[in-house]
Amino acid sequence: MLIIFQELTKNFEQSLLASLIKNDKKEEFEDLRKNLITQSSKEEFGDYQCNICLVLSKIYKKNPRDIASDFIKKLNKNKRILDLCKDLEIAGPGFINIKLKDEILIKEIKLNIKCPRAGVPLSSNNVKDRLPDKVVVDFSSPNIAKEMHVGHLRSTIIGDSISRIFELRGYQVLRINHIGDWGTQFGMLITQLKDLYANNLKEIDQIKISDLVEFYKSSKKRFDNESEFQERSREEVVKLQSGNTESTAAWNLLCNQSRKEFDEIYKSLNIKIKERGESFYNPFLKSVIEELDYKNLLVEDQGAKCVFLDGMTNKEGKPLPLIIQKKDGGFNYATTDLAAIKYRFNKAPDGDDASRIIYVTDHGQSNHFAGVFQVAKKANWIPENCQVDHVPFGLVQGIDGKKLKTREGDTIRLKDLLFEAVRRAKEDLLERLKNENRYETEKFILNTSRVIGIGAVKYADLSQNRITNYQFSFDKMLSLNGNTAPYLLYTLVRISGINRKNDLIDESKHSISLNYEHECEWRLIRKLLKFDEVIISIEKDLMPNRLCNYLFELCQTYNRFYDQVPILKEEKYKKISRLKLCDLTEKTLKLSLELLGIETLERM
RNA sequence: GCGCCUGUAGCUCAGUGGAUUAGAGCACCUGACUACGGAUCAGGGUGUCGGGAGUUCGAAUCUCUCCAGGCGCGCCA
Repeated sequence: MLIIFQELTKNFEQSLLASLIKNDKKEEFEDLRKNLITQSSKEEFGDYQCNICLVLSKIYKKNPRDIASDFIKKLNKNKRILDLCKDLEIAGPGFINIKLKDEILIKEIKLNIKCPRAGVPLSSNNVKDRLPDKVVVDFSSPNIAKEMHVGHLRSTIIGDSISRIFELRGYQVLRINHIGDWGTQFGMLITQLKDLYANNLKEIDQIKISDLVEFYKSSKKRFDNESEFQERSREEVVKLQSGNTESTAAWNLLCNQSRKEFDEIYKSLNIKIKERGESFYNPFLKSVIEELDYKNLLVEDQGAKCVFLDGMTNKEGKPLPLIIQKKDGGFNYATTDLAAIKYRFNKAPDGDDASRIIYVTDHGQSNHFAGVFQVAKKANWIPENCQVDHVPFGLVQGIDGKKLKTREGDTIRLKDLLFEAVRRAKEDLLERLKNENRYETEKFILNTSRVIGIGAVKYADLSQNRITNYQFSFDKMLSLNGNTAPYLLYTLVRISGINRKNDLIDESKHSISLNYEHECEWRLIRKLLKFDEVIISIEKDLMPNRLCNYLFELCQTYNRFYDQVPILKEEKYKKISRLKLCDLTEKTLKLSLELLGIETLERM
């Protein structure tokens, strides 16, 4: 309904401008046109509302209801408004309620039935003869030689969903896995590797990732306790950075081992992402320093090269530096992140030519990104009309409200967590089959529990406002009622059930007239037509939980419709009208779940 | 100490400056199956929106301040 909303806004703006000119207040227009029309705060008020008359009453020093009445008179002379609106009504102190005509809503429904994106428009930059804008989404980002844990789960799921939403809108999306494949920790890892495998680098092909995690711990322990080991580790970093063949081979082995494990997780989560780790930016680090120095932003402090940040202080109240080059000459993550910003905004072939970069990391890195973005702005590395966003998210907590850990106090491995979700989903399913005396094949059982288990984990995470900490509970996410993945999936199963039993031949090719009278039908129609506005709001604010809220409301609205309105038993034309609503609900649901990265089922 | 974030019903949370009544879900109680999958639907009631002040015609929402909690704070990422 976005197009109608825009058209209404345009026509209201014309009337507003005319009114302002008449009252000699034209200069207020730019301010007042913002949010001129909004969605109704409550369903019973209509489709949209306009609150401008209360603001005008202060400017004109007149009664707001009188202003509203004049405003409506003017609008009623506008042919387009008359075409779209059933009536314009003054309410309360001077609000204008806008109710759209039934035939306009039906027309929109018909358009959405035909539209593969269920009414979501392509972004305005999507024009012929030009590539659409490119958005870089930087998410997931596990570290080499460490196993993925729940912390990576949120980044991965949220980043994937944001990527899918931009893809639907027609942007070019570059999903980047900025994995931790470089840095000082490799000194100790490679040194340990060499100690244990006595320079025979071929043997370590046999190492499995769980060994590698132990291996990380043991080398960290040695690094912390043995000064001789520490010294050799530092030398190893230098060797690696200078491209020593043996060190590079060891590094590659470590990376490949980890990569296998990551890919397994991404496969089970159905995540597509391009690996481009920190090491990718190594050739560009030097020029970051040089350019900052050239622009007089670089300050040497205690041997390190820094840029001091505005508005941020350290424990002593002194300005906080962003360290770009350590006193030993090494680079750190700020350097890499700056090089990455430069590269991503640069034109091809030496860059990605992005127009927006989105970072999905935990909230703990907010300060870091604020610093990096500030320096990038100072250095003029963020081009005009381009945008960087940090999308922070809170901790994953256990049911006790503390950071999620195993009973032994260890970090929970993502692999184990996903396995457990699927295992519980299967247990529930088997129990249900038994109670209902149903028989299903092993293949059905495996697939259904996989879709429900993984879907539940994803949905539980995405349906929360990402800013707040999130309480992880298998029982809640797998619950069959409430705002959960199983409830949504069940709604789809009900629609599939109708389609299976429907013996009416599809006559959609003929132009049929749709007719609605029941309150539940109109509620469903209005809910279906809000889909595009939800997607647009997520594109702006990067809050996938709004899609989940919408989906849950859509399912509730559909289930009421399903409960109170017979479909298959009706006479032909009513039946067709109602089946069309089922079709569009199904399409919107499937598309939305796809945007959340959740698979769907016909039966469950 | 400083910075960022959070504080809304018993619990978990939505809430995009606007309408006498601030919304969901869970949990609890009562109804509705000769049905298109009842994994559903209908009804039932809770709130000093952490406290205080300010801006405004109007504040859960914006500003300030205080309180509580989380995270971060110089060469790890």
